[in-house]
Amino acid sequence: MLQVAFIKENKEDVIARLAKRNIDATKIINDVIALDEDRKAIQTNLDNTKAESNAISKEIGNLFKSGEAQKANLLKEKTTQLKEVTKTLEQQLNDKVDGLNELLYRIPNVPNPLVPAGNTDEDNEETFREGDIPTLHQGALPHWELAKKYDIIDFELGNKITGAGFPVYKGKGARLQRALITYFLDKNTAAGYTEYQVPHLVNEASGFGTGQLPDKEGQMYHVTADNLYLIPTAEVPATNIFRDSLLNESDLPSAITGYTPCFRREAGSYGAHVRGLNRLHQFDKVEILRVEHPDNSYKALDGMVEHVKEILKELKLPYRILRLCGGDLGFTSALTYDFEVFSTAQDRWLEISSVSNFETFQANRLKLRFKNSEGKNELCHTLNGSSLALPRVLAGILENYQTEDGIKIPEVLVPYTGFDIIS
RNA sequence: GGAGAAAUGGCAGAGUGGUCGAAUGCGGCAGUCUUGAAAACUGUUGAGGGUCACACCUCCGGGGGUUCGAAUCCCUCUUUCUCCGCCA
Repeated sequence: MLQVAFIKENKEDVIARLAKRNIDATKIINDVIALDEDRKAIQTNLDNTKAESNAISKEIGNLFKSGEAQKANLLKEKTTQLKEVTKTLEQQLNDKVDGLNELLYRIPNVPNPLVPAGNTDEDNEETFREGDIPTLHQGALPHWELAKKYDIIDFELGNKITGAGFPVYKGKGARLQRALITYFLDKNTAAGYTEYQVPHLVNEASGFGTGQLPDKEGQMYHVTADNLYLIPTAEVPATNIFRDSLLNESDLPSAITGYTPCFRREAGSYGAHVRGLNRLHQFDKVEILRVEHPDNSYKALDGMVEHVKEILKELKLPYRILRLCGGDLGFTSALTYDFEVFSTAQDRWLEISSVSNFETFQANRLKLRFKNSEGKNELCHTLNGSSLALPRVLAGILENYQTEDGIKIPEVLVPYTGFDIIS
């Protein structure tokens, strides 16, 4: 969430930049500022009342000590009154703070100036494209047909065991998936990311820290018996590693990577676009995450983009990079680049990575700060991205690498798979 | 799951009703000394709100209560440790 001080200091700019998300934030911003003024007035009033009763309490203590009990008892009456006042003011203060937070939770992050205006994914700006789209042989198939033909992914079996959106990977399909995970992790650790294995269930505080709660709980599976949530992305546990921390400037940047399964309810999704591996309830993903000094975060974002590019280049998959427009930008992000791989047999682009700078938006909620060179505590910037989301990469490989003889394995993966063709 | 113990500043660890935002040690920072470093010595060193700056308010795991006054007493939740049970 945004900081009130920041909103106050940059009011017009905040409203102007939020307009890129096609929202008129004028009212809510004004309400925030007004509520904060109220809050401050009540706070001051409360502080003064408390100061008065603290002083009297001290006096009472002294009077008892010097044996003037009668005087002390007289003063007690006064503090009883003050206590009533304190109680009322505290209630008022809580109401204001709750009201203020309620508003703040609803304000999305302020887009970076680079974010193009626009409403839908049609307005996203393509910034880069690489890799040749292969010309497929006669009778080329979409990946779900290939999966069946070579018996490497069984969607029906998943239906039986769990339900739609929980595929079962078999034989070389399973091995290819594992190869990809290991390959991605190797690439990430080679680039300086430290590998972590994090929990796949998180508590409420963690869901809140990264912004899934309180609003977007519908996207997560909730284990009610223990009040835990299955993670929709490794971002949640990995970012919460840093919740409530005060780092030294020398600890920055901190870069971590991790593989986890991801669970998403995807309520309301249906149709051809969710066929096969396109959209699942459970999928695997390797995530990269950075905690950066504010001065360095955009450089770091570019670095992450370059890193993901390198992986796709090595895999020799046709892909493009989009700079998300205001209307498509995630709630918590200031600037996001989406990577899409071309699914040749489906003739459409599939999102396989999303790399974002959240600036201080998450750090504010997480209370993730560092001690700067002046000795002051300052919020860190957080960034994360996928490197990469497995199923759609797999779909891309299956479709783009299919030949009449079978599915070739990208060269860089052969050491990991131990075979070079699925036939 | 059962029984018991505990939770204090970056860390370790005192503190059982008022003078405690909290002794002491370590660590950090600054200085003295030194060609430089180490050692030694001296000083300094939590967070949030508030203020031009002070003042002032809040925070001793979370929440609630008793009291004029709570780190300290009571209730409750969470977590950790020890023992027992179960177990990959």
